[in-house]
Amino acid sequence: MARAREKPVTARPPAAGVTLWRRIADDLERAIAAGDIAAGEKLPGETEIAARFGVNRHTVRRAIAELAGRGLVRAARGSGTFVEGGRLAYPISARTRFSEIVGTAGREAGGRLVASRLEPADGAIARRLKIPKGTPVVRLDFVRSANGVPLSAGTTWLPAARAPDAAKIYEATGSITRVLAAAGISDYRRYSTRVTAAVADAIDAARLDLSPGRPLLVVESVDVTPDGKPITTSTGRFAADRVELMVEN
Amino acid sequence: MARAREKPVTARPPAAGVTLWRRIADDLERAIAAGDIAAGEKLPGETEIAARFGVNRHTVRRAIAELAGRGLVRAARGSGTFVEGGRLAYPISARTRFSEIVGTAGREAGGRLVASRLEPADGAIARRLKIPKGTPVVRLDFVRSANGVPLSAGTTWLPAARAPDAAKIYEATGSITRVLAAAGISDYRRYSTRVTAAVADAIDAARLDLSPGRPLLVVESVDVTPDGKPITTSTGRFAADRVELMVEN
DNA sequence: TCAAGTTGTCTAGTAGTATAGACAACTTTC
DNA sequence: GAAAGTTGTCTATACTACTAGACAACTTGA
Repeated sequence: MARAREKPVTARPPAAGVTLWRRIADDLERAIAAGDIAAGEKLPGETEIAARFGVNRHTVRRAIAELAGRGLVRAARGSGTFVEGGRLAYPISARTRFSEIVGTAGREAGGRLVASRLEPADGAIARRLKIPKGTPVVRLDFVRSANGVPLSAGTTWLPAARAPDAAKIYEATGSITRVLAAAGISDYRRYSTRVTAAVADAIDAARLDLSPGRPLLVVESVDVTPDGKPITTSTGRFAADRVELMVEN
Repeated sequence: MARAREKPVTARPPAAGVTLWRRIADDLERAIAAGDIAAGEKLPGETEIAARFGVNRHTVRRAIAELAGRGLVRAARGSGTFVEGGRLAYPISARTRFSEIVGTAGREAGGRLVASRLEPADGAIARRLKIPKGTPVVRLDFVRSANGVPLSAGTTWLPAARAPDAAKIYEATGSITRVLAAAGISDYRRYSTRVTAAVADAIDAARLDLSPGRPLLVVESVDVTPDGKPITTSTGRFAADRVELMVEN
């Protein structure tokens, strides 16, 4: 909405396969994520939003229904539509542990293993882990959440030879640190982090309980043991509406 | 495509305001951005893609037309559809200079000042620069490009008292380093960087020559002088299709 | 208590999306 | 050179999105 104030988003460019209601829902969600409308505050009325976007009120209703369906807002007949529940600040440092970050923010860390398998490392994973292409790696696909709200969907690969029981341990504990400890690796640190952004496709949308097309932070990282040898590489896809990355120099 | 292989994206969840063709276009773009299909390589044929997604070939054609319209692919009748172009690796370190990064990648750095003005620092900017709210700051809105392709649209704020001629010098040189040198500040470094993601709205789409809805990396940063005092703060919006951020620990 | 404002529901018509089939124009392979 | 494969174009139909209008049910403020 802050941007809408400086230039009306009603100046709609040609449709790019995204319905009007979806665009309005995204804009409202964006305003909420930006803190323009805080939790507990009321959205403008349907007729006002319709006027701002230059669309029919029904279209706005469709957008709000979407947000309500996602638990971002709650509509009350006669009163208005109210915003429910902020972004977690996620520091990227040499020693970043999900459960610590979430715990520090006063939320309860959770997650689940979606899938796991032993597979040969393809070119990209092999390069990241500095192993020959085709080397067996354990692949863990998981979703991480805070207070039950999914924050990221990710995949971690680690050399099977170094952590053959990775999947079983991760399924039981949900912790890479535990997986590595069981493999005799008590210390590791972040070596590199590569950040890009994407929009959620159908799979991520389902895993992260997002609408397709919502922005994601895509974080590819490599962790090394004290001798500098890569021990894991991961790709995490964070819901940008729920998480922001912090880099401290 | 790698994802399509492991679980069919044809398992479509309920439509969430995003057309099929858009979803397919996004999936193809994602595969391209992930390097699954490198520049110069050929996409699978329309009939194959249609079979994979369980949609009509025309729907695939619509998706490919979208990607072609954005210059990501080029279709050749009889031959197939080919991938064009790469992302610039953009390191985030204490001493990051746009022109150096672009030059190192063998591209020619460019850019233009879109707007500039003297304004009172609002709450957020004041906090970032550790100055009283309302203190006059110079605001510079600019677009940066490599080889003429826009990479980021951004805004930099700096205390007017320290660099009163900032706008004039930036307009002439396109360099913050030059602006600060003229103000007698020969050394500064990155203090903090905060990364999130968004989708391009109409304004950024126009400035970055993107389709609205494309993913952006949003980078908020603060630079300090050797005495630790904030000297500039910036917000940059990078086209995620063209730039990836690198964090070295 | 009443008026104004707000969300909720119903009916109806038009434009865009998705599907389907067919054929044309071109490239690649044998 | 012929067959197979690939993109390009045309016509047609069914479904969804978007618009419009109207009224119901509820809340809020004077």
